[in-house]
Amino acid sequence: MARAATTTDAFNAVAEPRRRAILDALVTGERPVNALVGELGLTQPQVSKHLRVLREVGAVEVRDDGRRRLYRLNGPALKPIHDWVKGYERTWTERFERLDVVLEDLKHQEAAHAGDEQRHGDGHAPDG
Amino acid sequence: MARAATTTDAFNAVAEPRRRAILDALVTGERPVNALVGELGLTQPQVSKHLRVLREVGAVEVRDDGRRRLYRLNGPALKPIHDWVKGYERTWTERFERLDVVLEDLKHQEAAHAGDEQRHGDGHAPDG
DNA sequence: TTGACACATGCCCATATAGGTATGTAAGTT
DNA sequence: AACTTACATACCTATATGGGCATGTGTCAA
Repeated sequence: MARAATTTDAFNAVAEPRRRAILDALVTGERPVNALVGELGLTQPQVSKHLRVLREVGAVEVRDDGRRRLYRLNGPALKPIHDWVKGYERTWTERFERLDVVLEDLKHQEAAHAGDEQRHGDGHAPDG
Repeated sequence: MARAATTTDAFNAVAEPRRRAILDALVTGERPVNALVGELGLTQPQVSKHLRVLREVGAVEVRDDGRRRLYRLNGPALKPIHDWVKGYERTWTERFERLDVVLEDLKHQEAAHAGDEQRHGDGHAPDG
């Protein structure tokens, strides 16, 4: 089986750096394809294709304006991603960095002597 | 050109639902491969392969324990994703839902009558 | 040593990709 | 109508994927 289609969901859609760049560019406001082509230094077909993917997952919406097509961001489509990663936020903001290790430690300490937490310095990675 | 490798970065790695499921399972604590196999209902090779990808992007770390290999979560690897989507958070939490439209409106209002900012609760589109 | 157990990999393959290039379509201009 | 501008698509291709299945490697048990 091949990888899931990029249009499967927002996760797959934004896995592409250029697609994220396009969304980032649209944060400022709606824009015609040509503007994105210039700003991102991509070819027109490239931008159109990426926009199509983003459109299929609902990350952007279009609006016709003469012979131009104004694309605008539709943030809510990215909420699932935010909701998911949010669950891992504390992993780097709090001292939860070694949650499992800490839990293991607690278990051992509890079993050994319930009241002496002097040993910690296990080889922990030097920053991430 | 094909799609970027799944091991390119966290974005590509977590585009796979099963990979996210694995990470979610590891939030509780480190676990041997077999446990994940049972919890997620996947085959052993599947889990091993997914874990490899997650390992290559730093989302998980391994620890040998006899003939088992205990995998544990390494949240910080997901920070880039969080940092990125965070920029879109207001898109659905605030009344920014129609940012561009609002901006357009403001421009028109500014042109019409410049001086009346009493009404805020602009009707959020009842669309879907 | 032999065997069971826990994982990691190798191999095969159908599938979807992303880029390049060319072309199709619609709208504005002269 | 002819031409240009602004996009969208079609077609082609190398590449990486993820699943199934078999097998290799290292560890504990008998």
